[in-house]
Amino acid sequence: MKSAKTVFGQYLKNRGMLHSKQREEILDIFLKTEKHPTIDALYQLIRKKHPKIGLATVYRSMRVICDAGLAREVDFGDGVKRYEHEYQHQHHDHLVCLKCGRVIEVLSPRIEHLQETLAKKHNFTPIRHRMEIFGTCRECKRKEK
Amino acid sequence: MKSAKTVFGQYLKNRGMLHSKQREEILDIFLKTEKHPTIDALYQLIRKKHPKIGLATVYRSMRVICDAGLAREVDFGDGVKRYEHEYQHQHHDHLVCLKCGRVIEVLSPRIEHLQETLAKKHNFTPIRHRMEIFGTCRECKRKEK
DNA sequence: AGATCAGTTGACCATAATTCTCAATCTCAG
DNA sequence: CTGAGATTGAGAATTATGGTCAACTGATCT
Repeated sequence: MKSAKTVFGQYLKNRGMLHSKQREEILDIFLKTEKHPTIDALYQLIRKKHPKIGLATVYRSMRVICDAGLAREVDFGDGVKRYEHEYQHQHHDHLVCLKCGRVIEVLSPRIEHLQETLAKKHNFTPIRHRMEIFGTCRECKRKEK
Repeated sequence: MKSAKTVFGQYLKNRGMLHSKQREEILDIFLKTEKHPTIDALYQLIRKKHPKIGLATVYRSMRVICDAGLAREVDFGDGVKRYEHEYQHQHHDHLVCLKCGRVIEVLSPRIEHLQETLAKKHNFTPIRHRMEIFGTCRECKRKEK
């Protein structure tokens, strides 16, 4: 199985794009994250090591990283783009806590299958999909009492 | 069954809010729409009849209309808020065509039920949820060939 | 009906996320 | 090593949305 970095390198080469230090570094930082960082969160992390890298470059690089199939944009309804790992990660859905912002990733093969069926019924060719449940997580519910 | 306007009137009264002409007119225009208008689309419609009504009022009124349970915010991933009818409309999901922008509303009680189960399994209290499948609709697929 | 007062509006400004511009810089094939 | 072409950094531009505040309006009371 090829590493994420190898995939990225090949993607760039195939497209005649350059393998810049910035892209390499931004990919590195992103791969080390485990949650759903925003552009700004990534930018802050990157700044510590490479204060010269600009915000616009982070935006541009994350787009390339998404196009290469290594990241996926997600949106939890708060008006900010977030990113999560896409390479070697199964598709999953999210339970988003409206109190604390915690995000629980959940797998549901049965829902996935029903979605396929639903699309087929309407002659619709699915490319990607998303499902989020917004509510209150266990911890926040306990605190309320 | 109470009409949407009646519900709105009662909501305003219960909260000590005023029943202004602007709110009435914006609700009227919204109720006549059938798709998923953006704020700007609604503003353009409203302007024709009431050129005095400002954009900020449309934003503010749509929030009130949502709070009153008559509309719901939706997001199709293009960075703009849209609104759809909520009163006397079942919850449904969306098939969003990435080529032509068409949105097909679909019902799936089985998916709804699995979502409930999923939330319960994680001790998560659901408040609302959304599911969108992005892809190519029948018409756009036909054109491709 | 007229006075009153809190809620609302319109016009404009503020903000935040994201993208664009462009001169300077870097990457890489030859 | 060099040149052509891609990329970057800095800051301006854009877009959607929300905030401010003086002027205005709707509902209530008399």
